[in-house]
Amino acid sequence: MGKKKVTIKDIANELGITPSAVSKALNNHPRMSIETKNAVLKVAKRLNYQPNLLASALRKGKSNLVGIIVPRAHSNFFSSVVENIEETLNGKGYNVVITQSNESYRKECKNIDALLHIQVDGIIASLANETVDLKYFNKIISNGVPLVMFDRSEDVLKADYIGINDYGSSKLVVDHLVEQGCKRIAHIAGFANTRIYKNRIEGYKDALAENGLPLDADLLVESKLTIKDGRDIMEHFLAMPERPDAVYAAGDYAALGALQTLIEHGIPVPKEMALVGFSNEPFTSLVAPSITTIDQHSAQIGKLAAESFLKKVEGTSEDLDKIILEPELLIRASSMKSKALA
Amino acid sequence: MGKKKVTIKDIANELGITPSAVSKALNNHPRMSIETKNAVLKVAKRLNYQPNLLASALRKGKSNLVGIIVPRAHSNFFSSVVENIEETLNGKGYNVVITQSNESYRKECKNIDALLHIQVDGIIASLANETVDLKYFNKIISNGVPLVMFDRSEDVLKADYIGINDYGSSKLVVDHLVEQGCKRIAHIAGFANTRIYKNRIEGYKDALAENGLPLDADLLVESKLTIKDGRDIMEHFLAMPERPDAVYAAGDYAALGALQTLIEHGIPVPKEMALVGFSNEPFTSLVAPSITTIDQHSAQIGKLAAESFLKKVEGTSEDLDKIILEPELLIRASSMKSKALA
DNA sequence: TAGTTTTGTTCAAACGTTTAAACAAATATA
DNA sequence: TATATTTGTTTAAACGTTTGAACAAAACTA
Repeated sequence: MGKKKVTIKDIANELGITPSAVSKALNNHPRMSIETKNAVLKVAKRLNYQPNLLASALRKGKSNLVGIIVPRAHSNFFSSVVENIEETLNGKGYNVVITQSNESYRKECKNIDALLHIQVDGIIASLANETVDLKYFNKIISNGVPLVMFDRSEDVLKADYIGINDYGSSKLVVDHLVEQGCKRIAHIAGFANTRIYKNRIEGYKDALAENGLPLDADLLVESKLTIKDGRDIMEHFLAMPERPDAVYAAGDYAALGALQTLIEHGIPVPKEMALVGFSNEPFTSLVAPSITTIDQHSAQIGKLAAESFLKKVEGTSEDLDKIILEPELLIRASSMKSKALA
Repeated sequence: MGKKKVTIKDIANELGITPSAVSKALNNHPRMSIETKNAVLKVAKRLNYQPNLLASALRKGKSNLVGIIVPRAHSNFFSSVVENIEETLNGKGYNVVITQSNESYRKECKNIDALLHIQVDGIIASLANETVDLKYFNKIISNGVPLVMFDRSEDVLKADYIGINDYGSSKLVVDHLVEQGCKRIAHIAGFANTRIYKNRIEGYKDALAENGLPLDADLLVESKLTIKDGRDIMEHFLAMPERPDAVYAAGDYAALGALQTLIEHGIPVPKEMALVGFSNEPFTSLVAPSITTIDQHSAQIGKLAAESFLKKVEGTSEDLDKIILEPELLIRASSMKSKALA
């Protein structure tokens, strides 16, 4: 049961050398002879030696733990990002502590404190919807802990950033809908105080203008992008004397809600109303009709975020990364009015 | 930038006492005078002292980290369990390291090694689908690390267990379908080598017998319960000369695939074919028709799992917990043939 | 061959905390 | 008043590793 842990001291005794020699051998110190190194490695393996990371962390002032803060772990986008961060960092000897803010500012602050408390070597995070005050994130930075943001962040934050071109996404969507013959394109937006949603709104407005379409303020509604928001806002659109002929939602859940309402009203999609979502949640390809959406390259975002962290912690690079990936429009049934594309 | 960390030594110097006095004051040692305790607390607050958990962990041989292994973080069931474990344990001063096996045995083993390596104080896990060899889980136990399993586990494992009554779930489902007038009830099952799926199969068989229905071996198909499995197996059922009039899938994703196929074939649900899933994934209430399913009390499972761990680590209880919750049948449109229930 | 450099190892302190044992002072017991 | 107990604190070692400095031996240099 309570088997005594094997330490470098045990290895040292076994070989008649000192613990520090063992430590240096294990860490491949240039001054140690190759014979000692091999002997140590052999005994270590035989005794099934497991280094005590706590001790090493304490001495080196480095925990080899990286904290992650995501708004929700069960969103496909975030879980995929996390999975790839994990993958990349595990390969480099780091372990990952995942926390969720549940979109709550309070929880986010608590998470930050908890991560700083356990002395993570860095934090990779995406902002909660609620968050406007960045003082806790600045606290991370002022504590000297490397911070990498992804997807949701703010420009004022002096941190690495990995995200997609949200402005460009909206252009892709609107151009596609115009191409399908839509003339009155509505936007179920996120709240404009979040940078990414603001950018999507700007992209939407500019794309309308570029396509010679008027901007109708009634067709632009901000919300939390939940399913219920999608339903309510769609009901609101349907009650209009002059309905939109396309709806672009800044989130897939809102798009799903909108779709349900359309189906309940017996409105043919995309014939009478085309629909586009955002994020490529798995259900978008599963519902009928399948929902056109934007893919955000979650896997790549995860990898790049991890790599940005590694660059900082290994001191390869001092200056801040700012990586913007180009989004991909996945055209599916909900917006495919011309069959030509099929 | 690199602000020097405040240690108990600093507090000690400030007050002209020794570090050990400070430590004892902070840990509320009975022998320390109330005056010293207050003085220490005051200075600690003023200097913004943050205890070094690594040092404390090293000395106490306790990391205050708990490892979690889930098959997939983005399943609603698992993410909800995890959220509640986190909540419960954070309140007790523990932090949580979440890892995913992605249903892979290899990844699961790697995760176990990683968690043992960082010296977690305990592990809370649910088996990957692939896993049949439990040697890595036994390794956890033989390392003296408390292990709590939930949902998916095996009886031979000497660990705490929290789950639902899978056998009883099937009975609930079959009884309900019989009540709705179904006579040929098929089961899209999980692989019987996993205990929970075997139990669901047994419950299905026994419930048929109890209701005086024959067991048709063709109507019982094992699979990985993916969307594609659901589609393929439903196609197979539809091709039968004597089709089933109800399908009970042991997972919601398989149920969703089955539903899509039914809709594509224009078969009215539940009129010609009733459908029941398992797990209460959010989409089951969102699709049309909404899918009847089993709720597994994920929040409670998470809480109970955390509490089982705490009991072990605090030494309150030596013997193993085995907690089986009763499932809840959520009756929705996909199985509601009699409108009486509405 | 005396002096310098290199090589392989040991020494000792450090990381920040906890804790059993020791101790002096204050308080209680007889 | 002498002795035992309690109280509040200090001393010192420990947790397991890392690392700069020290050192002796071996290998070069001139």
